[in-house]
Amino acid sequence: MTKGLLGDFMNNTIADIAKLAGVAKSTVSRYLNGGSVSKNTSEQIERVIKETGYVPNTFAQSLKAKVTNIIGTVVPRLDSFATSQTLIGIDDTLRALRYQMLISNTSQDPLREIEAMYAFSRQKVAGIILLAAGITKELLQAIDDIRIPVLLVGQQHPQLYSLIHDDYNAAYELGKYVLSKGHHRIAYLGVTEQDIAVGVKRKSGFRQAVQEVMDKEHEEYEAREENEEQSHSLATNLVSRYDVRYYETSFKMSDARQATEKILEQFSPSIIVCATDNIALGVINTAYAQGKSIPHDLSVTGFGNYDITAVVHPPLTTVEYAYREAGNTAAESIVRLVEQQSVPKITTSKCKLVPRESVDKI
Amino acid sequence: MTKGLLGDFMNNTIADIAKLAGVAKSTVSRYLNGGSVSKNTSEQIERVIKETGYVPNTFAQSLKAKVTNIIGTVVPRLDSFATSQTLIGIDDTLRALRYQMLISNTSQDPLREIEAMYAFSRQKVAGIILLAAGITKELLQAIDDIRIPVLLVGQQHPQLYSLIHDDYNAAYELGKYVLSKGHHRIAYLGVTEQDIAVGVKRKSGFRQAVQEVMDKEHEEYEAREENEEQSHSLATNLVSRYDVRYYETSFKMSDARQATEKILEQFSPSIIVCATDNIALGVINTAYAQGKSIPHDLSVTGFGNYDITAVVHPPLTTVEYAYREAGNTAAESIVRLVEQQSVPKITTSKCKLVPRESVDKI
DNA sequence: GATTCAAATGGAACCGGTTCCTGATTATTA
DNA sequence: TAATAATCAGGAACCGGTTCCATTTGAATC
Repeated sequence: MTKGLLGDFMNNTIADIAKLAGVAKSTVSRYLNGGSVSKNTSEQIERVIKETGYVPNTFAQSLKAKVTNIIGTVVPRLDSFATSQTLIGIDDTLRALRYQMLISNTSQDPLREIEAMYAFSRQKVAGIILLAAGITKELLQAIDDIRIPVLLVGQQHPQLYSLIHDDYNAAYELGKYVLSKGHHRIAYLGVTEQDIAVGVKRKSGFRQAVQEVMDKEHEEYEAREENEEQSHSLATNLVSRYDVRYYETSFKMSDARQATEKILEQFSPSIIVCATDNIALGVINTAYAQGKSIPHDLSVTGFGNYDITAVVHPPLTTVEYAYREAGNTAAESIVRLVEQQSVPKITTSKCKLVPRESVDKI
Repeated sequence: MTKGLLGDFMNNTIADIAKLAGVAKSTVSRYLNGGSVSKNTSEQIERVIKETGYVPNTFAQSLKAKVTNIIGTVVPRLDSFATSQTLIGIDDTLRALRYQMLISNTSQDPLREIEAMYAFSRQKVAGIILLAAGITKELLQAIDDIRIPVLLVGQQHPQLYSLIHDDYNAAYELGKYVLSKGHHRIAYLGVTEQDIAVGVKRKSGFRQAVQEVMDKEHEEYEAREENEEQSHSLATNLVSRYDVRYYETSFKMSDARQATEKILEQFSPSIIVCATDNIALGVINTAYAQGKSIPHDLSVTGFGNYDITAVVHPPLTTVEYAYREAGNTAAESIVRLVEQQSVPKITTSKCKLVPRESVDKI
């Protein structure tokens, strides 16, 4: 940005450079793109480019190339910890790979999601990373239409490349942990099963953990029973030692609050296991409003390890998702897809249980 | 997206359309851009475009036009409540105005901020919204170089258009409120003065509130003194009824925790007024760690009204910034600038005190 | 019916690159 | 030294739009 070129900053074309260097446009282009140019001319051109601060016009390049080095990222919302962390991960890696990230927010509107896909295709992005809320037929159609590599993050579909979080196992681990703390009256507060990752996988992982523990106790009981030659009827009694009920709410904290009121009214669990941290925060809030102490009167767990969960009182037991790393991986994968390299159909990103103080030992 | 065009989805050019409609390229272009075209030909062209699903190539358009309808937004970080809310506001309004938003994250690196500006200029964005952390000479140079309208958000500078939050008045109101609650031993925990908005304005607004109250009490005292004809020496005693000390930390919660430890060690204030919610959360955390109850043993206030401040325990007294509305306004302003309409050099976005339970009455 | 003027249309140049093709140099090999 | 190959450079076409200019068409005016 020296004085000399301020006047026509970024306004000279390859033709200008060619003229100044005393060569043809094509030679300059070859110089820039690594074709065969003699050492002499190279130096000539290099000097002129340095002097003028010449930068090629992206549009002219893309017009010819028909593709850009831009990766589009479609996100359902911007104001979420998961989204922003993932975006940061994507951005960092794309930058390192010399790609650019373009973000499109859909505000959780499936229609805007579709629009965003077509819009990206019009802009000739090289690939699209889709943090999808759900997968509709129209979305699949759009993905099919645009003929651009697409990587799904956080959801999966047989026809698509995807990166998923290991929700099932995470929920399984969490379930084991909760049960190991001695809880028997358990409320699981989840979300709609339309959301595969959050609604289905977390619930079924948790359910599996409960099932296994129940089965094991049942076996032990039967073994003992055989030894002691007692009546069989007590077996059902043992099973009923556990009372696990499943509830559903939305992702909104306010809905979680209402749901909690209903749960506490109908059922008095020793713990509420929530499908997201946000829901857990709603639960905590309601519990406090009702004068309950956490975890003494009620234990709570979340999912996601949002920043705040460490600083609320009490710190929330939750599951940590490696969002940023997932973003890194997503970026790598989409670039591989764009560059026609092989990518596994499904990549799994690990999760980690974060035990804190919101779960009491009973 | 009917069957017929799936094969060559988005691959026909204006020349194809012209041929199919039996007219010249220029006529189709005129049709698309509102030139004079007869009703007959219009219908002809319209039909063909519908059938083929033709969409103009953005690059070819921009190559000629030399400008896009893209507004670049430079943000210091993605994982902040303020940023995401502002982005949502910007996005909504730009969408309504038929502009597109492009986000560039700088991870609080001033160098990347500069790079982003030049990168945007290369991409021929129509305008740039800059959520700047600070304003360096190099940044000003970049803004000058690129010759593109720039709108500063959250900071101000005599040479630039800017949208600022009313930090000074917000802090002033907060100060009045805190004092009205009877606090005398007050710690103000701020940040570096390099940050004008957060470091300087909030502090000086608060200081002003304290000063005014002190002056007023002083006057009343003097008036009473005159009546009662007491000795003058007590006046200084009156002033010293207030002990307000100013501390500094970073934006990080961990640093805030350390700072709090030091404050509680050296000084035992009845309240800590924090320059951001994040800092306040750090304070709360430390207070709890030391077994203190909030607000009974220590009152705390924040700045920003982050989502979580409503659900932490106790709910935090803070100042609400209209980030989303500010985003809306920013979008409107930058579009006005782009379209060469007049815009005030400085726009102020209002703030609102949100009293909650983290401040005790003494 | 001739004249005038506006609307409608086609043709060509242009935006700023990339790439193919051809011809001129230079280097290598027989 | 002549023949062949490899390197280098220029010219022109092309990517897909927009826009200027010239020409044609049609309606309105006299």
